Amino acid sequence: MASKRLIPLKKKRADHYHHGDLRKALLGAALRTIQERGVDALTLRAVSKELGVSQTALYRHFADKSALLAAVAREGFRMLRLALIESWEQRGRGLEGFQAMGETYVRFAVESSSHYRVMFGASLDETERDTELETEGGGAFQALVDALVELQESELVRRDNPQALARHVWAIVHGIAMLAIDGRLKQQGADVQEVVGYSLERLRTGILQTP
Amino acid sequence: MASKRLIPLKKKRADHYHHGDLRKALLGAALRTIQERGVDALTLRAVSKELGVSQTALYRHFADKSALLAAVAREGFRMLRLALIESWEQRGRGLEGFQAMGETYVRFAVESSSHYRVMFGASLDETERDTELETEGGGAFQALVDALVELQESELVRRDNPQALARHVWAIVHGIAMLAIDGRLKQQGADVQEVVGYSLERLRTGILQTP
DNA sequence: ACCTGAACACCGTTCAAGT
DNA sequence: ACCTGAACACCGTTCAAGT
Repeated sequence: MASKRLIPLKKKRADHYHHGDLRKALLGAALRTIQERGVDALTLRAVSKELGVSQTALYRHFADKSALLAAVAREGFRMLRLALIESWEQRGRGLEGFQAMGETYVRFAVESSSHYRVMFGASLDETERDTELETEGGGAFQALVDALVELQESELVRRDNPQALARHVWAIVHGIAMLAIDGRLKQQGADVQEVVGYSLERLRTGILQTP
Repeated sequence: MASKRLIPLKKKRADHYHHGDLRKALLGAALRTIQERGVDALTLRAVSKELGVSQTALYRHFADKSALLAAVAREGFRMLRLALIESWEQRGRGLEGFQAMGETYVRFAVESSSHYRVMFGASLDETERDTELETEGGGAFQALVDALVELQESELVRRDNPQALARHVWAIVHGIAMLAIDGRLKQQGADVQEVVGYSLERLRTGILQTP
């Protein structure tokens, strides 16, 4: 994961007490805890202790716990967006690339279920959801819109409002992801990727009886 | 607003100390708190105080906070199921009744967003989700399956596995509900019920370009 | 500017004890 | 059987103080 600082520092002064980038370390530790033990297991005290820093050092970089969670969610949307775009391009775009995006979306949600839950959880402030998340969340959504526009140009998909189409598609993959995470698919003895396959087929041709 | 402190000491029967049905009262108070101020505002201490009962009385009726939340979620699925069935029957079944179910589903989620979040949240134990919720959650799902089977018998919907069809439909309405609750529809200037209308149309006929 | 230690105002939960 | 009071082991957050 190549990551560069937004603002180039003048120098790499050793004026940080313990960390070159405590913010990033906090984010990483929070993400790992959530992944491994769930959101409820995330306490600021534990994260701080893990990094060998006092409980209150965190407040230099995040307004509060909710802000840390918002950053975690934001990072999740970034990862999701990148994964979606990669699938789309790697599987040669078109309807097949589109299918791959759907599979990737659900796989991401299932493999990072706790993280995914934070991305859509209630843990975030109203304002945070409107500002921080709008950008990254909107980015992942835009990947879908872009793909759909391309499919429309290839005359593969009906020329409805791309945003409306994207909402429809997003709803399907998100819904399947939630069913899978909640364990309802396993409970019904259904395989996740088979469910994705079926739903994407119905997405294409609808559910009405064809005479 | 609750400024009455002490409850008149002895009155009523010696049957129950304070409540005819403390369990029900706890559930109701929890539900109301969640609706009005969100899940995070729900504390066992506040609920107990509101009912004029000690903090620990609750443990006679629920194993822990998570069990209380599971009961709240369960109640939510019950309400949802009843609302869905009512819409279906009141709008004369068929494709129109089906449309009404979709609208009702999303309306329920939007109007009871905090409650809805609990129903799909991570706050619940694995075991609780498998047992308590399987019944009621499965019931709401079954309402969808039943409607689809009827539509199949009327030769309106293709004769695929009804469970698979129901998962597909459920995914769509749930996805729209989440988008709406997260404020992403408003952010895009979209009206919720219009989005539902469009998605149900696409659900019927698919998204492929028809030549 | 960045971090700490101690303190505050909460939590959920346990448990011996009361009726 | 049902409920209480006190206590325990935690939380997130604030703030004066240190470097």
